[in-house]
Amino acid sequence: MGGRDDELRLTLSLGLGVTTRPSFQPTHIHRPSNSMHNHIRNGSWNELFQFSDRNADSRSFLRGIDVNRLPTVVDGEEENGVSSPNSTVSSISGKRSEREAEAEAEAEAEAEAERASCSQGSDDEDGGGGDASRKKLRLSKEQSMVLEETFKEHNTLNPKQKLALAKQLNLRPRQVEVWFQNRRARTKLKQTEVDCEYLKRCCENLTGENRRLQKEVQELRALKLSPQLYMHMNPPTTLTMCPQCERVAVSSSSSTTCHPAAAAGVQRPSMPLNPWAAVLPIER
DNA sequence: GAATTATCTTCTGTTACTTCA
DNA sequence: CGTGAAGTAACAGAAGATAAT
Repeated sequence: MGGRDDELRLTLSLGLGVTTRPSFQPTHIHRPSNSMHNHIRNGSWNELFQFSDRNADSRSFLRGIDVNRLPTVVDGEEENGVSSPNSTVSSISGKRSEREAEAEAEAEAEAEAERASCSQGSDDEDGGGGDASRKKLRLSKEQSMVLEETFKEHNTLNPKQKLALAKQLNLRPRQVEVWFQNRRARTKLKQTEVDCEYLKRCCENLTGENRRLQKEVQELRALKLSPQLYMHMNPPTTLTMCPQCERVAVSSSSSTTCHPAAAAGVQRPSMPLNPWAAVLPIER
């Protein structure tokens, strides 16, 4: 694709607790580079990612949670500890032992999630017989809630976080991974919609401004064409911009600023006005 | 040090399933 | 009850980053 880094960044909150950006700038998806990711994996996030009391609370209601797992359907790629293209099994490429350890941990998590589902007597057996096609199962409200909370804290997970979360929710790590993928996609989509709306409004403002200016030009031309009027006119009115507050003011000659102290300053051309400034800030 | 390869992670688009009006 | 729309879990493939060779 090439221009992936040019994609709009989803930095706005959308009620997700993500940072907001004050004014419109086509920003970029912040995709942590692998180095950063590795850095995070190697410490900071792991230290940060300790389930808080809030999560501990949520853990309590997770008892007896709907596991949403087909006991008989074997997820070949991860059950075997073999990494899928999407798998986040390993932590640092090349560190074999560490990777294997994590793969084992993940396989264990898989097995555990599966065992849990079996013990709870999943009633989703229908279609489980031999149908290798995916069986989509809804996550419970509680599971979604915890995932959502975690996503608010950080929208990507390192393998350890993923494992911990999967274990906490009795889900397969792959499910957690997929949930985060989809969640990021949804966030991005929402952001794109917001940005789109914003651009639309900018466009409308520009169109309006353009119309107004055209009209003004016409009026001025008309004035110029009627010499009598032209001769008896006051000195041409000029638009000036106060260098201090950047407000446009109509003046005849003397005062160019709303702030007399700044009158000695440079007189900036009044045009063009910043069309973006006219657009109301969008709540994000 | 540059080139190549392997591995990992994320994004994107799509499909399949669930829920609801 | 059947149906279509919307939401979303799950998947596949492409691309970028990085470490190892």
